[in-house]
Amino acid sequence: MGRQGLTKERVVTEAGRLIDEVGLARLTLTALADRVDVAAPSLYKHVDGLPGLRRDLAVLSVRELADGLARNAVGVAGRDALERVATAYRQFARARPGLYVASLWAPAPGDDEHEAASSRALEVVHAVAAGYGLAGDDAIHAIRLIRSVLHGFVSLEAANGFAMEQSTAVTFEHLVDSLDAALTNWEPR
Amino acid sequence: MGRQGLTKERVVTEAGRLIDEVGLARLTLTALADRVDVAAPSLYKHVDGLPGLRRDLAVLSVRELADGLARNAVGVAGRDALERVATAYRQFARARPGLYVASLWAPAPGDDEHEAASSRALEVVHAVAAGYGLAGDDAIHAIRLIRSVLHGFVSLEAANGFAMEQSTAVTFEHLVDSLDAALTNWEPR
DNA sequence: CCTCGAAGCTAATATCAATAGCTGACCGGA
DNA sequence: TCCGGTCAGCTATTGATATTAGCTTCGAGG
Repeated sequence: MGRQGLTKERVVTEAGRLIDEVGLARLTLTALADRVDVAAPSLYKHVDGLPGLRRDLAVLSVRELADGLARNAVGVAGRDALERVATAYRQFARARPGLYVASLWAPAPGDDEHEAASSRALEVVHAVAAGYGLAGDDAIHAIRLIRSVLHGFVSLEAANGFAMEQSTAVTFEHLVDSLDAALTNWEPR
Repeated sequence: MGRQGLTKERVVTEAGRLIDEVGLARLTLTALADRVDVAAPSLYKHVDGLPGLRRDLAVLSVRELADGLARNAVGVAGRDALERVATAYRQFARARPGLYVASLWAPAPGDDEHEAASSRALEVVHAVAAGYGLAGDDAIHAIRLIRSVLHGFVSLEAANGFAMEQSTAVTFEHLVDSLDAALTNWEPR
C-alpha cells in the first residue's frame, strides 16, 4: 500500500536474516516480500531479481565476516592471532549460518565491490600468516591451508557432518593446534 | 510412449551425471525426464519426488566415494595411506563435482542404507587414523580434522575460492604434510 | 501547487513440482 | 491361446515461484 520506506539496504539485511532462519535453499522473493510487507514484484525496485539478491547477500556476508575477523585480530600476532581469527570465523558461521554460506560465492570477475570485500577478509588471514614469518607463495599456500581447515570444519559442523557426540570444541582446539604447528614448522616446497 | 525400460538405478545414475554437468542447483525433474526420454511425472514411478531423488543421490555419492577411498587405501598405512586417501578424495570431488556436493547431505536418522554407506567411507578414514596409532576419542577428533581439511580444500577449490593462480597442487602437498605432522605428533587433550 | 521520479501495485506469463486418473504393454497362469 | 492384473508411462491440472509489463500514486523540489 502506501510507501514502505523500503531501501536496498533493508531488503538485503532482511534477506540475510531470512536465510539465517530458514536456510539458503528457502530464500524466495515471495517470502522476503511478505517479510518486508510488500508485493513480490516491488522488490525488483531495490534488487536485481534473485540472482542480484544473492550477489548482494554475498557482498554483505563477506563484509560482515571481514569485520568480525578484523575486529578480533587487532593487536595480536602469532598463535594468539590464529586462535582469535579461527574463533571469530567459527562464531560467524554459527551465528549467521545462512549468510555464511553466501560468503562462499566467489565474486564475478569485474565485480569490484565484491572483490574488495573479499580482499579485506583475505587480508586478515594474510596478516596471520605474516605473523608466522610467511610471505610470497608460502603465504598464499598458508592462507589456503587456513581457509581450508576453517571452512571445512565449520561447514561440516553446520551440516551435522559430525555424527558422534564427542565435543566439537575439543576438535576445534586440535584444529588450531595443527594449524599452529603447520605454520610454525612451515617447509617451503 | 512405449515402455522405456527405465529403472530406479538408471534414473539416479543419470541424475548424477546431470548434476555433474549442470550443477546441483539446476537439478530439475523436467531436465532429468528429458534426459531419460520420459515425461516428468513418470519419474515418480521410480523416485520419490525431488526430495527422494536427492536422498538417492546422496546414497549413490557416498557409495562411490567410499569405493574410491577404499580402493586406494588397500595395503598401505601411515603417511602412504593418508596421501592415497587424500588424493582419492580430491579426485572424486573433481571428477564428480555434483555428486560430491550430494555426498555431504547427512543421512536422515533411521535411514540405514544411507548410514551404512557413510560408515563405510568413515571407516577408511578411521583406518588412516589407526595407522598413526590413534584410537578412541583421539581417532574421532583426528577423523574430523582430516575430513575438515579435505572437504574444506576441495570445496573451496570447486567454488573457485582460490583466486590466485598459484598451483593448487602445491597447496595440496602442504595440506597433506600438515595432516601427516598433526597425526604424527598428536597430543591428546 | 505542479511536476516528475521513484516506489509501489495488479495482471499476466513461464517454469517447475506434484497429484489424479487413464491407457496399454508385458507376464503368468488356465 | 487368451485372459487378467500389474505397472510404466501418459495427459491434464493445480499450486508455487520468478519475472515482465504497465499503471498508479506518493512526495520532494521548484
